[in-house]
Amino acid sequence: MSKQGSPIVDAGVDGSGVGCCAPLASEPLPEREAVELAPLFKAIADPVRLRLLSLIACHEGGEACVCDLTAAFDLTPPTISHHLKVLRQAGLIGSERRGTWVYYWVNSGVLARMSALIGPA
Amino acid sequence: MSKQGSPIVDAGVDGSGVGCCAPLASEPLPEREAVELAPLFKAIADPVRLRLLSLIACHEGGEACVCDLTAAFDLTPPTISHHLKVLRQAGLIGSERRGTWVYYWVNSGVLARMSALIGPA
DNA sequence: CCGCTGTTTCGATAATTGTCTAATCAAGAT
DNA sequence: ATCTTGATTAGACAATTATCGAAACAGCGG
Repeated sequence: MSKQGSPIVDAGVDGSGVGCCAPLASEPLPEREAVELAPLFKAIADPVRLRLLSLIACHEGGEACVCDLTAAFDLTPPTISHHLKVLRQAGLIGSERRGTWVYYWVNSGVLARMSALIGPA
Repeated sequence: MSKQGSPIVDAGVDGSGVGCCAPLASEPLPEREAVELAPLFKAIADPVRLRLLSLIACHEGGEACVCDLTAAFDLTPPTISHHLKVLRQAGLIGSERRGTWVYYWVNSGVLARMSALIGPA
């Protein structure tokens, strides 16, 4: 599958996959929205993935290569790769191969929308 | 267990269970914090629980009784009760029995802290 | 006291998930 | 071409979870 040139993409990309939503406390969240949003929170509902997200976001240039990330955990590369895939498929991060290494960055728009949903109205 | 008088409590209550944390993007999230935070996101990483939270938050007086909540879903009472328990054990909601009915409310401080963590630095 | 209604607990089952090892793919270097 | 290093995919397994039906618990009104 997806075998073209550049950015490897799974979900909203620019973040537009989730178009929505008044803050939780302002009106009852419709089922359809809930079904779309829950997977986003599920994606960050893991200690490893929270740390990955943070590591990527803090890394200089806003990008980190997998080798940087793997080194920070006591887990095998396939496991890290699995977690990165979960984050990417949720649309929270993007990735691109440049030569030998694969770089990841955070789609901060998606995180911002999640924050606004649960945050103070 | 826990059989006393009033508010049924499992976690932070006032929200102080999670004391922490600079925004994700400002510095790498330490493992310890990640381990504490992940369950909070896991608690809301479910369409039913997201809607429950929203329904409770929107309900007049900031409180809702279980019968109000059960009616909004196509699920059995035990299942709703299970999801409420998950939210309560995470510290996201509180509950109290008053006569025949049990009322639930949202601990908005906890949600606010989660929002600040993933939100714009 | 007895039954009624609202809520939770118990026990079971099917589905999901985190992790690993082994194997595969991609890009460079010899 | 072949080898080496970085990264992902495939397959397996243990642990967790969402859901249900049945049973138990808690108040209230006869």
